[in-house]
Amino acid sequence: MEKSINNVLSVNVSEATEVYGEQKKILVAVDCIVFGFDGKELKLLLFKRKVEPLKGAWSLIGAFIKEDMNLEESAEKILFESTGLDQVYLQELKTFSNVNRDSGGRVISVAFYSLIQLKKSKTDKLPHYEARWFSLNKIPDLILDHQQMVEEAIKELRKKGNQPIGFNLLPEKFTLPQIQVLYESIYQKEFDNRNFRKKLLSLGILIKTDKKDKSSSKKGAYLYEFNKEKIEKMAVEKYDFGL
Amino acid sequence: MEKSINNVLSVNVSEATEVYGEQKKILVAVDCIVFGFDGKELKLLLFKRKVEPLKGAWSLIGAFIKEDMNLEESAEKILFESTGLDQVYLQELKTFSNVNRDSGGRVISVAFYSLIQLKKSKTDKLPHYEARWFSLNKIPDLILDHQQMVEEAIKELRKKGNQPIGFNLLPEKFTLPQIQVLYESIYQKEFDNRNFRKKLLSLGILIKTDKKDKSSSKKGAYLYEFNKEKIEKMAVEKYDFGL
DNA sequence: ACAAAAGTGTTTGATCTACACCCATGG
DNA sequence: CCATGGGTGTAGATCAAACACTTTTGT
Repeated sequence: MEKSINNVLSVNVSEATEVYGEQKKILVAVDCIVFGFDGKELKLLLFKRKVEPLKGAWSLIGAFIKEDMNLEESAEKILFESTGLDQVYLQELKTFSNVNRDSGGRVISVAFYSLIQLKKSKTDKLPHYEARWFSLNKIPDLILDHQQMVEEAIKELRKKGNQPIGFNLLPEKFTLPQIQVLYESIYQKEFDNRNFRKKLLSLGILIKTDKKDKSSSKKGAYLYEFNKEKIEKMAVEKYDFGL
Repeated sequence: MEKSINNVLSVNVSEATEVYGEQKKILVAVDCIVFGFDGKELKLLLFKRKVEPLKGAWSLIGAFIKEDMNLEESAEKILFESTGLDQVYLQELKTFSNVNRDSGGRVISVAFYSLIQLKKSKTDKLPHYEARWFSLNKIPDLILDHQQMVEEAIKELRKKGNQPIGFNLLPEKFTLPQIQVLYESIYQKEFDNRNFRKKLLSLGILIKTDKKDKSSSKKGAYLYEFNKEKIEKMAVEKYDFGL
């Protein structure tokens, strides 16, 4: 191995176009793990493959990246094209690069996860493309390493508890019971409602409105909004929201 | 944009080789942010470019990935070849993909960071390759987006405080003052030594030996080891080490 | 009037922070 | 014997967890 040191260094260190020319290029894709919350449950958006091989199998949505776009732009584009949504929250998860991960050839895929509000989304288009929302505990078998991508995304989502995720998964106005259900859905466990409210309100990022949502109880629950300015400011000051 | 939906879906959904064939391939590289701890300070390993363009500028070590290796393997290889080290801790950071990030052509780079013990490393080789260790607050200008990679790596390192990082940066046996200096070096602030020790010891992952290290005081400080089995077990059980 | 969901406080233990002195040793 | 770095404990504040009843209102 010793002998290859110079070899590697010359490759690394020189960036003249002719040197790059000697290198092997590779297909690069993005795959999107799209989570949606419908007010009751966290769901995952999957698409049915329409072509061989693996036709009919469930899969994440993805695409190869083009020469004139970076990864984030590519992910935004494909999300927009597949769901009609733009301005969605998108985060890089990790890169999947095993040599034989894709039976169709050598493809490196960068996984992104995304959080959207299920109601707000005009997801009318979706059925047309054989897409469906799945409960997290009823995810079907997925192609390639997509299962692993989903698992890692869920793990990441749970780790991110200390950021106001709800922001992306909830509508403008929402009730405290709703946000609690969301967190219970993410962590797959129940929280004590008194402690949950106390902690949430103590963060000082919620604004109580005087309206009530009576869609799920006779008494009705107060609607809250996120205090966006405050969240921005806290993010800049590197606050940790411990939820 | 509406019109391209079918286009994208067909690209995504079909993975037959002939379809992949239509896609543009791209150069993919790995760049390694190598941190080392010498017992006093956290340092960053940088390499001097030997060729044009940007000859003489400081840079992270990196290489294009080959067809027969995944990213992790590529990163391990280049680290081994440039530092002589194997079995080092390596973590994917994120992917840098801006279209014009590299003046030599379209290159997507996946950044990895790595933690090593500076003493243990036979870094004798390094000077030969015009490599140098830099204090974190004396990092020179770097090529391309390498500066940004380093910044993100440091941020990540700080976030990872809740994992026993020291494991990778410290020698087999180390003293409590040493590990405190390490953390102070990572977070660039001082900790109260009573509180620091209390917390560290309360994790139950350290084994006190009856030996002392007198290299930095007359009294000498007890040497400790990590309890590797316990750390393994805790990692499996998804423990959080809050440091 | 009752079922169903919303809302509310207190106590207990755990953890975090701030803080100052004695110890062991080599020179 | 003294300078240097290593080692130790406690009190007050803050935070997390456990726990049960009252309120509202549509039917």
